[in-house]
Amino acid sequence: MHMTVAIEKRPARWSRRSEARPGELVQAALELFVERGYAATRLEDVAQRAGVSKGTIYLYYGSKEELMRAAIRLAVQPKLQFAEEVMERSERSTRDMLRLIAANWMEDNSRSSSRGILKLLVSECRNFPELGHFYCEEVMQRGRAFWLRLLRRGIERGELRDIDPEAYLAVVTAPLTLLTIWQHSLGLFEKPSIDPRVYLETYVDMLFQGLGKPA
Amino acid sequence: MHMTVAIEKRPARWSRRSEARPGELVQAALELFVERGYAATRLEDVAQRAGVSKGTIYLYYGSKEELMRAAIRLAVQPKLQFAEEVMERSERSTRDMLRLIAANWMEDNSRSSSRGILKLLVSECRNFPELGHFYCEEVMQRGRAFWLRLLRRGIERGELRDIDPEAYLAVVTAPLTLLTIWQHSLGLFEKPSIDPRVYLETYVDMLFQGLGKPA
Amino acid sequence: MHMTVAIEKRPARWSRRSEARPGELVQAALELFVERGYAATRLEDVAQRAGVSKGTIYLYYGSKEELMRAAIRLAVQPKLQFAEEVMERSERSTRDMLRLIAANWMEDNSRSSSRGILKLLVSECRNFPELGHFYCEEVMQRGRAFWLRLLRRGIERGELRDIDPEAYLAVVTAPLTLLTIWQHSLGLFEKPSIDPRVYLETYVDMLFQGLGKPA
Amino acid sequence: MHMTVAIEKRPARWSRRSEARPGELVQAALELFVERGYAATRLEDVAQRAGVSKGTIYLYYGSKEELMRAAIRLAVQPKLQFAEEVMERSERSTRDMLRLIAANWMEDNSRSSSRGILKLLVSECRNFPELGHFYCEEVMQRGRAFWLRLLRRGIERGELRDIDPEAYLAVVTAPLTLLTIWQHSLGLFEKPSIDPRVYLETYVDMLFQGLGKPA
DNA sequence: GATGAATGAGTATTCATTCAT
DNA sequence: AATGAATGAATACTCATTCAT
Repeated sequence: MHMTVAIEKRPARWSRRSEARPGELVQAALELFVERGYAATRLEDVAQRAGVSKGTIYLYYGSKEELMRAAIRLAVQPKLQFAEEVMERSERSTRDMLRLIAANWMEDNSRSSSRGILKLLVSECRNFPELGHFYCEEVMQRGRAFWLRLLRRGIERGELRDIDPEAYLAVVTAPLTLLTIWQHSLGLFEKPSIDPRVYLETYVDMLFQGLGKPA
Repeated sequence: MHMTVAIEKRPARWSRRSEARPGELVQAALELFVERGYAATRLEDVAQRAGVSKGTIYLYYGSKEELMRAAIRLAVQPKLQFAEEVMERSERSTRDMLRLIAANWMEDNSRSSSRGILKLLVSECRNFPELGHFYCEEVMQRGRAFWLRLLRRGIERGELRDIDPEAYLAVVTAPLTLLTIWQHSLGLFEKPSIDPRVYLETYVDMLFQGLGKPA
Repeated sequence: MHMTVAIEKRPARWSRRSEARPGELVQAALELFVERGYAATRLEDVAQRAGVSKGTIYLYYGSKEELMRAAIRLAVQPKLQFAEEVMERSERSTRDMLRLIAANWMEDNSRSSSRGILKLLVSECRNFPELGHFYCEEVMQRGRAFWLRLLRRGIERGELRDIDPEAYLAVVTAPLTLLTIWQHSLGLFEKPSIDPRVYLETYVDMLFQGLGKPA
Repeated sequence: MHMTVAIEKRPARWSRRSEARPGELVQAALELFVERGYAATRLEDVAQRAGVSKGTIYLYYGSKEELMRAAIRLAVQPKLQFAEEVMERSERSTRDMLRLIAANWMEDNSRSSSRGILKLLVSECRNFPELGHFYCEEVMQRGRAFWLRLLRRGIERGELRDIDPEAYLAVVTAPLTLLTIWQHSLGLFEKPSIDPRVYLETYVDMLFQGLGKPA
């Protein structure tokens, strides 16, 4: 009951005033928040990068905090959509679907819109606990659901071992999650920088075959 | 009359303990920097948590930045030591060594000394590039060397498949790395919070056997 | 009801007058720097005297130091102009020209623009050596040139003894220089305070006739 | 009546606690106050130059301000003594006495004890008005008395023109006063720096003969 | 007496926010 | 709507002063 309603329209809590217009503002804000963190980002720099004046920000967002929330909301949305699409192509093998996910992950991560929200959330969630809750409940929950379905389906189809999907979930997704964070932080300083293509191939490979020599 | 009272006990505004101070300061600083990030941490709070006054910080560290550097250097040291110790017990199987590492990882991550430096570095490395370089070159390099030896040894001993250690390195270590970051950030908001014990067991398991059903 | 009242007149916390600001700021700064010295002058007081808030200063000057430099540069300019003008009226006798200079000196010294820079420079030149060099090279050099011309011209015209102009320069100008400094410092405490008019007349008189009884 | 008493013992107002002992402290303080001014001088630097610790200063002086007062008092004393001595040798010509004074002035000015008090007073008198009053009333008054006697004596002896001593006083002494200030301030930056020997000879010369050509 | 670690009030500077234009 | 000058609360840092040793 509630769920149906909830999906139809969720208005409050993340107020939706002027969602679409200042896309450039939100975009600029996201980039800078990801790069520097919330406190170290000056609204003046956001304004400059968006090509407007400082005051203009306040025509659309009531405060710096609200701007960050809007930026995060915007960046999070694409992530919420891909999973379902993949699931439709259910005729594919689990391994192929994993490859698909990995490829999308990579592409998505380098697309500007969602660049580094995860790094931002990691950095700021303790200063803005509602953001932490929002992300865990709204975004990760859906991710969890998707991955659980994927794992269960793989087991059912006899493509995966008979593992406990709940327990494996976190470990299985960890390399993808870390890559997302890493590419916007320490990954920028690694000398032989990680090649995401190789990383993701290796990931799928390892996931399926493990490291152990089959007895 | 008044005098007598006044003389009896004054609460001793401070005491002299020059040797212990730097450690306490750095400890308090590390905790707050990890929790709030560099910019959002006020030196006054650091001082308060360390039980001293604002000015005292400057007796030991020239600036907020220097304090953070010191905190990071200090927190990083223990990390640099464990790996070698494990390597000594070379009679063990690769799987046992992995378990050992995982167990230590967990313990170490909750020990105060190194709490969340990695989260801190992820958050701040773009604002303090030299910290990024420092960590990648000093700390991660050693970690890489250790893991490469471990993988190669496993292959030589016939315990691991004939994989490319260089390529697998990042993926293999990713779940451990992520856990470290996660426990100090979004992990605090996950509703069924991750049980590190289960996580690490699953990790070792997955690493060795993979998910795929052996043909 | 309340609203009506509220709308009627709000005292307009500030108004926009970007062109006038720097001048007012520099003026206020100069007055206070001369009065109290650089270190003892609080920017808040400067702001208050200029009728703006603390932050406004930083819209025009990057730092307290830069503000002082600007103040000094501004105050120094008028000084650099008068000398040449006097020199034009070259038909006058040396004694008349001296009177003219003395009169201008007095007037100039009480005009707001140049109030007490010399006292400020005396006080601060050792803390800001470049200011010392700047003043000696830019301002005093021109002053020297002017006085040398004046003395040489006087000798040529047979109005002055055959003195060594280079040697006399410093001594001849000393009473004027001192007066400038004095009026902004100890002169304020002298009980029978110096009457600049009398002082300058006496100066010209002494300069020409000396104290000695002509043999 | 009052005067007699006043000369015998003047105890309060310039408290005399521990006048003699920490001569090095006062000496160091004087040097630094003259060089940097009151506000810009850190007690730590004073302590260091005197070879003691910061806390030691407070064993002898209750505050930074009191230290400066003590330093000024100390530096002023020698000045108060010379004049009378000169006056004793009353058989000399006015010109010779002037030369004596000038020579002493120069020497005194480079002696450490009195180095630059005048510059210090010029710089700080408006922040410490009692210092301004003290100097004007105690020190300058005596100086004035001495110079007045000298001028009157010269006139009486027929060595000087029949000038108004009161009016000439300030102008006559100005070059000496300025030299004292100058040598501790802008004089340090003048490119062909003033040679005090030449300056003082020229001074005496100018004083007696003036610049004007005798008709 | 002497020390220097510790204190905390004070100040320069930054930056989110407001508002006259 | 948009601007950017102006504001002032917030914070890093300094330094006179205190006091346990």
